[in-house]
Amino acid sequence: MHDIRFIRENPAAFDAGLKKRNLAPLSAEILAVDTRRRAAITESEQIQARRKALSQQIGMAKRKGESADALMAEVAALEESLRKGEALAAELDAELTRRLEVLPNLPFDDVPDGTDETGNVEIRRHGNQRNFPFQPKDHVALGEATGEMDFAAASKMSGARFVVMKGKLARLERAIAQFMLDLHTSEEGGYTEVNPPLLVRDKAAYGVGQLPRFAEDMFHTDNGFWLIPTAELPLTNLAAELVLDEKVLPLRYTAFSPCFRSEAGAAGKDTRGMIRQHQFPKVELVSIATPEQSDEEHKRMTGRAEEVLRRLGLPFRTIVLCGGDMGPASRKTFDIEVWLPGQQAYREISSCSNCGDYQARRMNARYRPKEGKGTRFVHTLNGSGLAVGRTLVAILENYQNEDGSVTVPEALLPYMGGLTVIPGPSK
RNA sequence: GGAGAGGUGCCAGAGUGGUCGAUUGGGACGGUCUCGAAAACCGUUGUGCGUGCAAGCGUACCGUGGGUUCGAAUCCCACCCUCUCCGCCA
Repeated sequence: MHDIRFIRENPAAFDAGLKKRNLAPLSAEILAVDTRRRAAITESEQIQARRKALSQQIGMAKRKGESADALMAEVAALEESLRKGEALAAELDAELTRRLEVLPNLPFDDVPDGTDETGNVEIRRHGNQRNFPFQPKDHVALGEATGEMDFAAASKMSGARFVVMKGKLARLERAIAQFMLDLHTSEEGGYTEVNPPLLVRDKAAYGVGQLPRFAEDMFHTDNGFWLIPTAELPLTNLAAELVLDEKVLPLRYTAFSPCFRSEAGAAGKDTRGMIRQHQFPKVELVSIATPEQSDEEHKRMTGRAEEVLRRLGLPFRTIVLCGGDMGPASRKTFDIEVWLPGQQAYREISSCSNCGDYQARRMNARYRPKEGKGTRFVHTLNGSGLAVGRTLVAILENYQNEDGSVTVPEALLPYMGGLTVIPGPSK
């Protein structure tokens, strides 16, 4: 949600931000609605003030036992214009909200221009791509050969885009999640672990900007719940409708949760294997920060997500998304892409966004500054830390051996109960 | 799932139709007093929107949304949430 006062005072900057999103300028028509809205509010409130004064006089007259008929007639005469005025003000206010709530956030000035992923800019790389003395397989070939990654079994009960994980692979997935949580909740990580609800109401989904625009991307239950598409949704909503003390900021939350996405419109995209599923596990990072903290916090969060990959010894690169490729709520997004030898490509494994006050306005999440009066909206940030399923894929592909076995990365050994190698297919 | 109670300001807690944005107490903040502190006393202590250079003024907000009324925190309806008891259950 945008601040109408910002648009009023900086229409050119607003339109420039939309341009980065490859949208046409809208400030003129939005401000036209705003002008009419404010006029309607002023007029309506003037009539209300009149009614209030008259009603008080009626009260006083009646207490004294005097006739109030003349005053009551005067109020009755206001009735029509009062009703109309209030309705007009409410309607114009609703229209302004309708226009603003569907608009994406304004990218920061340093976000690169571009219309799609080709406009993204790589900012750093870490780790060397392993030089395989054999032809590396992809995770599907590796996983299915062990019999512990079963797409057929999943499709029998749930259809496409699901997987059943068993045995040592199931354990590996659990180990990955545990390792990530331990890292993030360590003193160095600084995040508080949270077990949030996985089913949420409309209001919570609206708060992060998932509704009204992306209803078709989520699963919905018969009795009105949404299955969370990411733990960002419940974690960010922890700040909803609060006025926080500045001294508690930044708040840092992490959660391991399954994520549910209908992937409507993604037919044919990345269909092979575990890359794009209706249900996938993810460790999420969320920060609630002051506007002054948010940029630094954004870098820190991205660094903490990268730290997971560094410790797992997985090669990755970090890119900054261009205006045309960013999610709507974000002002700036870093994607971390892990190297997948089976695909000979870097694939997204984390996305870290600074949402500014966009979500905070929608969910009314504020803080009280140490200095000065009143309240300000917090800034919200979210990032994957990391996608657990894709991390499993990356480990299988990067740590595979010629016989189809997979060496367990050192960082995960404490979580594997003595297992050092996921055995390949038995002959 | 069944029965009941209740949702008021930072907290506790009054208020059941008329200057109520809201009594009072606590807390917090500022001040007086004190060498300092405590105590005591005095004062301040909401948010949104509109308007104004500003001080201010106007308006709305007592869980949410409707309704009744000249006038609603107070009456009516629906919904949400919390608590207690019963049932069921990981």
